[in-house]
Amino acid sequence: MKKYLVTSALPYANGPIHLGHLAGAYLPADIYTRHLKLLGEKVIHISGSDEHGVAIMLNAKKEGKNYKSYVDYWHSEHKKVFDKFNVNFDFFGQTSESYHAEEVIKWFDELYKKELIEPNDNQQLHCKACDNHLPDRFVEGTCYKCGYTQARGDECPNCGIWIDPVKLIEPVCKICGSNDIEEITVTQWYLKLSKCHEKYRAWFESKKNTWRKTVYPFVDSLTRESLHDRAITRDLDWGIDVPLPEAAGKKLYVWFDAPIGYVSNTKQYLEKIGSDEDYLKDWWKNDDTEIIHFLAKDNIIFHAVIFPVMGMESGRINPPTDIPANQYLNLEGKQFSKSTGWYIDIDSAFEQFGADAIRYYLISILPEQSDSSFTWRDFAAKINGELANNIGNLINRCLKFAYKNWETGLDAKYLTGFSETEIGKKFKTAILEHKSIVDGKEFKKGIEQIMSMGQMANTFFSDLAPWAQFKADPNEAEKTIALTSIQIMTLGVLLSPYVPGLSKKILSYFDIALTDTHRKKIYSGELEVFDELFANGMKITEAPKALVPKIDEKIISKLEEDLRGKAEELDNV
RNA sequence: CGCGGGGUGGAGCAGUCUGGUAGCUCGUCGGGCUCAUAACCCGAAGGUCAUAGGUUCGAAUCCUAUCCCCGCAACCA
Repeated sequence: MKKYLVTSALPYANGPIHLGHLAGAYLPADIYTRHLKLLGEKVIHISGSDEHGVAIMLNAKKEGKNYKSYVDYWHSEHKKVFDKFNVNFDFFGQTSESYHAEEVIKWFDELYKKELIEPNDNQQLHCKACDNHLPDRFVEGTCYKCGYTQARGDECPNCGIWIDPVKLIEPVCKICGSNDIEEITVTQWYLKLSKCHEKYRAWFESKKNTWRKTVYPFVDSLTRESLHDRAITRDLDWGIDVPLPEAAGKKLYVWFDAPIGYVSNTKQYLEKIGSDEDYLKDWWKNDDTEIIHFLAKDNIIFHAVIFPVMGMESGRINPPTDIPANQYLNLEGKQFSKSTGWYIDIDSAFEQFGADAIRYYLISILPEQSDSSFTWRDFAAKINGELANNIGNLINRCLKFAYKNWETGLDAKYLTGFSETEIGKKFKTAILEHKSIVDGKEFKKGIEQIMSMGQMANTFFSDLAPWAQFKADPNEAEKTIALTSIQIMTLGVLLSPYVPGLSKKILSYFDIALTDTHRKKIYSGELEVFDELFANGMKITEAPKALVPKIDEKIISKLEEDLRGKAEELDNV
């Protein structure tokens, strides 16, 4: 039986997550998982906090916290945000837990045995003042090629060359600002990716026609010629110990351990639910499992190159089936940036508008092909013009009418045979299209498809004009209302992966409890199910109120002002 | 000559792989309706598809060159 392992990028436990993160990875992963679950597929959605690395150490020190309590704090903060926005994980773990280290060591041992991990000496910069090693962006200096004074340790922003940090002229420590920097020789262990090039390419090239065009060509250009070995150890005191006696005191590089978190968290999940399945044999190493990594473009290299190689070569897991990476979501055209005040407080946005409105808007502008922009004005336009006017108002106009005139319920004879009607057939076609769109992981297009079904329902309703029918022949009106109600219930089910809260609210208007089987049938277009569902008629449980509140123009203007004001304030400092 | 992505009616986007009358949502304009959240339905206007060449019976789509925007992405997580 086919299975799906859905992962979303492990959020780094070093600060708040913003709307860009939600749109980049978590929302698409959540929608896809819900989609598959609705269809009755066997799927688990795994993520967790990524809790090692230098950046975490620096910030924990700055705040005077020990590392573990620092990452625990951010872990729980992230969890709260995901809960608020109805992003569901089957398991959301932590890489600082011991179960994770156990798994990572197994990978290291396998790779070491195959001679794919070897020591090597190299020259590095070291800051005497703060006693930190200074890789890439932790050091700045004058470019030895063009003379630009703010070249970073990895790349010169002016002339674009790759910088060897040891050659930088007048290097300055970015951590403490000191220029008391020495060059030292250190031994690090390297993952010998260069040995895996051929095997890697054989696998990678099989993805040519299925991976997104923002992913394949990029990875292709980076890996066509060769793969570079990478150091996977660091001289730090926070991380997983390198399991070699001669590497005492060294830790594994955060990027080596982090993605393995998907695997260790799966193991932990299966244990938690008391499953007798094996996390490797039944899931990660199962040829019937589709492995799908959701993430944003900054994570492509690791998930598309290094992690697959680690999995294949260690023999512990299969390489991924797909990596539907998104581009970036910007804010009014510029990148989110906490330090310049260019961001939206995710909690207050939630308080003000709720999860569904924000989910809906983010989905409608998902950066699936190119960077996209969150703007408050567009947010209001989309919520008001689409979600409120199309879906919200449809439900309101129909169900209110139903509640008012047929308080004791609608007769079963009008509620059956939907699948045979013209509108029923149109709905079925649209549902099948929707399914194949979402199977293809095109979520923006998916929600557009549902909106167009909302329009179909509105047209159906307007064309038959039940308010006029009611005066001439109430039975005709009852039939129209019954058929429209069925369309509304269908929309309620179809919306559930996207806006679960709204979906639930819509379905609560019907005095019919849907089982998973019912949902599955509706979601996959088997609309005959309504004949059985409504065999005893159906009643609207309460008079609907404005389901999707409109967003006031004044509130939007205020939010825009606040954003600009906050940014200017910080700009002047 | 670093790499990748993008440049399509007023705005935001799809279509480009597999050439064949240029599509969607919003906005605008005109009409209809009054059940509904000043909503909904119908119709219309509006684009030489960044630019210049080329291939072809035919190019938004393929090829070549140029310009503009975004990002940095193989030791920033």
